Amino acid sequence: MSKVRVRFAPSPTGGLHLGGVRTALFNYLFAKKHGGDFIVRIEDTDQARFVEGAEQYIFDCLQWCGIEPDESPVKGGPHAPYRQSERKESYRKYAEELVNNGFAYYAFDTKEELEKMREENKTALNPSPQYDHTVRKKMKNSLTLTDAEVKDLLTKNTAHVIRIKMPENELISFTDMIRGEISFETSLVDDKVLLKADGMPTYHLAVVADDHAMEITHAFRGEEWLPSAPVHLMLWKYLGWEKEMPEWAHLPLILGPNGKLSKRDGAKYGFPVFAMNWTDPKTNELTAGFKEKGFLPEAFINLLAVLGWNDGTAQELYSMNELIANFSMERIHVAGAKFDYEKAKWFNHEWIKKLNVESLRFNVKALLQADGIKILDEPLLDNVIELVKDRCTLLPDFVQHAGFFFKTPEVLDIEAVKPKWNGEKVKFFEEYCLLLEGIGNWELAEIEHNFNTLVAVKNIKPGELLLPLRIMLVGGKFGPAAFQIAAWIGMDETIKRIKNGMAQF
RNA sequence: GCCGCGUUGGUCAAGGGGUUAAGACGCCUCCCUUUCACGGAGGAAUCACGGGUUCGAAUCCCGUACGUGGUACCA
Repeated sequence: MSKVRVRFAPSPTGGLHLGGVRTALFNYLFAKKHGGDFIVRIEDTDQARFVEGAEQYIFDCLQWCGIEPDESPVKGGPHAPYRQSERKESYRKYAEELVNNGFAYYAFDTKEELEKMREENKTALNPSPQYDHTVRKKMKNSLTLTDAEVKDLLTKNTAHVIRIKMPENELISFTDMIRGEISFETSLVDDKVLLKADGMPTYHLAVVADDHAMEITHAFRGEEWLPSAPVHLMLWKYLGWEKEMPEWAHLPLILGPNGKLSKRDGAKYGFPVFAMNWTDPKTNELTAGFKEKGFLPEAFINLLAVLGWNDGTAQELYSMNELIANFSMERIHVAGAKFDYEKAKWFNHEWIKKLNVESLRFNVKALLQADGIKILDEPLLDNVIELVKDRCTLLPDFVQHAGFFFKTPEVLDIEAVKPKWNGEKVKFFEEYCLLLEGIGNWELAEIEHNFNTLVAVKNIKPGELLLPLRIMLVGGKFGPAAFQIAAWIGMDETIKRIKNGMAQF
């Protein structure tokens, strides 16, 4: 087998949803597993839907995920250019070659004529008639027109497309790496447009031409492409490249809570659907991304990888390298998988627990600073991260669980204390403050010891006092051991927070 | 409508003729923890339906239902 070369071919129409990233990931994993190349090329032939900025966004997302292309429009490579719009000329050549060999034809039908055809052939049983072998004999194309007429129309630059001429009665089949043998009746497939009136290719011509030009050995894409596979198969054959045709695999769909996952599901159900935030420049509509929501890229690719794939063991947590080592196309599921945000969060939680302080520090610090917290004591930050990471599911959770180590809580959960607050407790804390001030060596054991001694003297249940102390120190009913917090924030700050709390209760 | 692809707990899933039908998320109970988590122990919950084939079917075959994708000069 020649060197493995796979490609991810997104179209820059805005946003990179879960399915898109997973397709890129699976392509990447397969390439790396086999020591091959991962190529990213841009399908930007649909000018009507092209969205400014989307291409850069795609690269940003891939980079965040750690999916680095070996060849791309940005990086270049031996098969440049990697933008379809820059390869325009070659497509026309192939399309005309197909016409000359009788595998395709010029079609001059106007939009109105096509609509008319569809309208006339439309029945209750067949709501969307195709431009296929049953109607092509009645349309305005190089099959029905004389050579002279065709030549005349062409020289006058009459708007036209080139359509593939699907065989009338053939059974065409191929082996999908995931699904096994799949076959289609060619008579049921329509004469797809290959070259549009603006000279740009459709996806059908472009994938085949580009996969061939870029020497792609394995073509993996979403399941939504399965129905057009026969067109691509015929093209490989008609262009005389049958022997070089890549192996195919059609990846299962990722579904939302109700049917296929749409970007609106995010807003509707409260979870991100894109890798990174995407603001549509046309509508200004923002679709939330996993990155901004506080997901780690490690967790994101992990959860995506096991959505529709597993290695047959009970393992669920994989690093990128482990994924590469264990990945296999054959173990991808055939059925679509419903995306479960709860499980997605679990993956992130696991990865936060798994990652060391060095890997977390940058993100946590940025989050705290964004919240107006100044980090003056870096070693303390590291200790705090280690101490609280078990209770953080999403990165922003660190603001709640680490913030109070650096900043006096602004709002206290007064209601949790007030009902049982009394003079006895006030007295206790006043005396406790005095004791704290006398501690020469400010450390956990001393702080706790003084507390326990005083509690015993006053004959109050420790729990009655521990909760108020906690609220004073952190603001709410959460966080690590209260005395640990006191030890780290220092004597002055501890006493300050106790007094501040007493004033509010 | 037609064509393609699917269907194991609520979700992700292992298993592919004989299993008490793994495991994970979520949910519930308990333990640990003078908070919240982490951790630990347990629990409820599944082979879409109907026919075959077979001594035996979640597993193989055929139907049906349901889901999903396609049916564009979008990808």
